[in-house]
Amino acid sequence: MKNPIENLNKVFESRIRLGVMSALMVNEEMNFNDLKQLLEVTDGNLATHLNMLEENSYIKVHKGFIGKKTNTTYSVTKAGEKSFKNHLNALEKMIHNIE
Amino acid sequence: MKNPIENLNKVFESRIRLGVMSALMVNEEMNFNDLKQLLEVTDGNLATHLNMLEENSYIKVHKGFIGKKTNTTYSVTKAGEKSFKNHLNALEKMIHNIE
DNA sequence: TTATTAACTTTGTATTACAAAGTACTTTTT
DNA sequence: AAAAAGTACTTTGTAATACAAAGTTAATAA
Repeated sequence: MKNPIENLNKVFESRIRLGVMSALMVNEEMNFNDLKQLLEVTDGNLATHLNMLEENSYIKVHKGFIGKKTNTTYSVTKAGEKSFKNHLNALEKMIHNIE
Repeated sequence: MKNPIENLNKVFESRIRLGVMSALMVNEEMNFNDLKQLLEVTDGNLATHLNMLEENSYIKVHKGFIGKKTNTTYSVTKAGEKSFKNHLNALEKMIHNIE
C-alpha cells in the first residue's frame, strides 16, 4: 500500500482555503463580500486565508471599482489552478481507492 | 451558489487523520507501526491524531498480541465509516462542481 | 545482560485559526 | 452637514493544533 496523503497540498488542508479555491475555480472572479457570505466567515479570518493563498501565488487580487464603490476581486492564477487540480486528483485517488 | 464546504467535517481536515481513515477504510484493521510507516509520521504525532479520532468515536482500538508480542490494532467504527463517507461525499460534490 | 521493539506519554515550541475590534475611505441616509 | 453604513482590510489577542524529540513501560530478542 502506498501513502495515500503524500500528494495532498498543505495549503489546501484548510476548509476555508479549499472553499475559496473551489469557488474561484467555478466563478472566474469573486469579490471579498461574495466570498465572505458564501463561506460564512468573518472578515479577518477570510482576509488571512486570502493572504495565505496570495502569498503562495495561488490567487491574484484586483482592486477595482463598481461605479464609485471599491470592489476587490480575487481570481485563481495558472499556478493555483495547477496546484489545486493536483490536490483534487490526489483526493480523488484516495476516494476511489475506498469506494 | 451554495457554500461548498458546509458539509466538510472538521475532524477530517487534517491530512494525517484523512490518511488514517482512508487506510482503515481499505484495510479493516492496521497496527500502530503499519500506520506510522504508511503515513510517514513520528510516533507522537500519530498517537495524537489517533487519539483525536478515538475521542470522536471514529476509530476503535484493540490491544492484542501476535504470539507474545503486543499488537495494537485500529479499526473504523460504524459511526466513523458513516461520518467519513459523508465527508468524502461532500468532497466529491465539490470536485465535480469544478471538473 | 544489553539492546531493541511496540506503543505510547510528556514536554515544549511554533504555527494556525479565529473572533473581535479598530482603521481608512467612501457613500448613503437623515 | 452630520451621522450611519459599507468595503476591505489590519491589528490584537487567545485558544487550538501540529509536530518533533525525548522519555516511559513492558516485553522480547541477541
